[in-house]
Amino acid sequence: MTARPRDDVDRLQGPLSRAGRALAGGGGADRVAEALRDLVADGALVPGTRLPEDATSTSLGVSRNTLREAFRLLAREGLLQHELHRGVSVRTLSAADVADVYRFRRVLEFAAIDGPHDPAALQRVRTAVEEGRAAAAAGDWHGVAGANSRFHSAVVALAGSPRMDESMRHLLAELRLAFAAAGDPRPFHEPYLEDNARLAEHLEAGERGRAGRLLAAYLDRAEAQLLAAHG
Amino acid sequence: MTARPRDDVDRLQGPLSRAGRALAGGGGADRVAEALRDLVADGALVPGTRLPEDATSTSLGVSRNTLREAFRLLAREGLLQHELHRGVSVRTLSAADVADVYRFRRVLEFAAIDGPHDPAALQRVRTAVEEGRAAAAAGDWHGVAGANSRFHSAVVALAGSPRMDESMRHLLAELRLAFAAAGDPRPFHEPYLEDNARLAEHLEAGERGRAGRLLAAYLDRAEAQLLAAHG
DNA sequence: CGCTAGCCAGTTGTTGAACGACCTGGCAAC
DNA sequence: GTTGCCAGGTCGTTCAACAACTGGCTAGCG
Repeated sequence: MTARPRDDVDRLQGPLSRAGRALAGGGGADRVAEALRDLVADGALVPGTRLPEDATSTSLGVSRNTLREAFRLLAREGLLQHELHRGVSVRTLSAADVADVYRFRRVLEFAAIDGPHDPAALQRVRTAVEEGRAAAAAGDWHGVAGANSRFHSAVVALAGSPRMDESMRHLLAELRLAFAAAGDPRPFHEPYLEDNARLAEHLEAGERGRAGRLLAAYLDRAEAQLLAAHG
Repeated sequence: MTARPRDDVDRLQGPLSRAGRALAGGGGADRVAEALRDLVADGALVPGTRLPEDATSTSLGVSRNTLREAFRLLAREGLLQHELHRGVSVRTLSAADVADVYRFRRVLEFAAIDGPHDPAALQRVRTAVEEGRAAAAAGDWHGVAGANSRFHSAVVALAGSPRMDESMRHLLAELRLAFAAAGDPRPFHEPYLEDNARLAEHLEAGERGRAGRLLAAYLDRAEAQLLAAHG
């Protein structure tokens, strides 16, 4: 099932020390957390990977204490799993987790669509659509995934609630975990490029009914697709 | 406006070292966080109070590193404010923060009422009503506040979503901050004891329309009351 | 042969001290 | 009155060390 600990450490040495070089001397707990977040999003850290404090801290070029602070942050976000006296490992999402994330997404996104719309957020919705199209044209499916993430983030931002934005950020971070586990990002994002575009148009036109139906259909399909990959 | 730093430290010495004695030797970052959470909820730590790492760690009887881990957790929860190179202080909620908390509460609680109901959560709704009445009968208004908090926590739990529960926990923690700033908890919780009871009845009877209207009225009034205390 | 108890290596949790970086307030010079 | 500088205090990070805990291995027992 999972590789032996030693193998984990060996396999990690590469991406981690590469990220460590990017951190360039001065540590910074938040920057360490950011680096780990990116590694998870890029799929360099597969769910289930254990991250021994000693090996990880030296690879990243920061002190163990600083790394621990970063671990706490990421554990709070749900990206890492922290077991007492057993260390941290990259979280593995269960099917129930995926379902819960989508349940919450529905609540947040529908609420954002129903309420008054923040114009600035509407602009970012449009921008995300364009970025997604550009990334797709360049064959950058990882970029498409990022644009899709920003798209739905912007949809929630329509509500103008910093706290809802923060929750959505967490949900999307967990989803990146699920996508990383599922492998190739293309089938999970390409089909929805034009759906996003139409959804943006409906939002701009103020046609909330159409927007809602389109969003519901998207969420249902995406969830089913992800759940299938987790079975 | 705020007292001079030295005064803060002196005033803190009491509650903090008392809490430190309760921590009893073995530190534990999570337990430290829990202790600080309680101090904030009890109003022992007024919003705006600064918490110097050195003085606080010695008062609590834990190392500075351990305290810093606890600080990170609480800052994430919004209870403490962390400014770079300026240390942490107990967060002060602005009127906009209070409004945002209630905006999010509406989203979560209405969503929980509308969806399918988890029977176990319904039971906890009932329990919270009883606990609130018992606390009121005993004149324990702080206890009433806690019961009210558990009541609305249970309402959200109807949705059966761990992530929504977690978000609600954060919102309620922030609200405790606002209540602590407002002073006497009685006028903020007593009027709603019977409202909660009726809301519970409506939920049990499956009368979602009535439950929704009652909840909306409650949230509007409570928010206005809290905003008035913050002006 | 199977099983339990206990030991052992490895890892985490916590501590304490140390040093550089940074903010703040006050003083002096212009 | 403003600007610039300086010193005191606090934070951010690192390092080394030890206690506490975990999981697996071994030896002894039935």
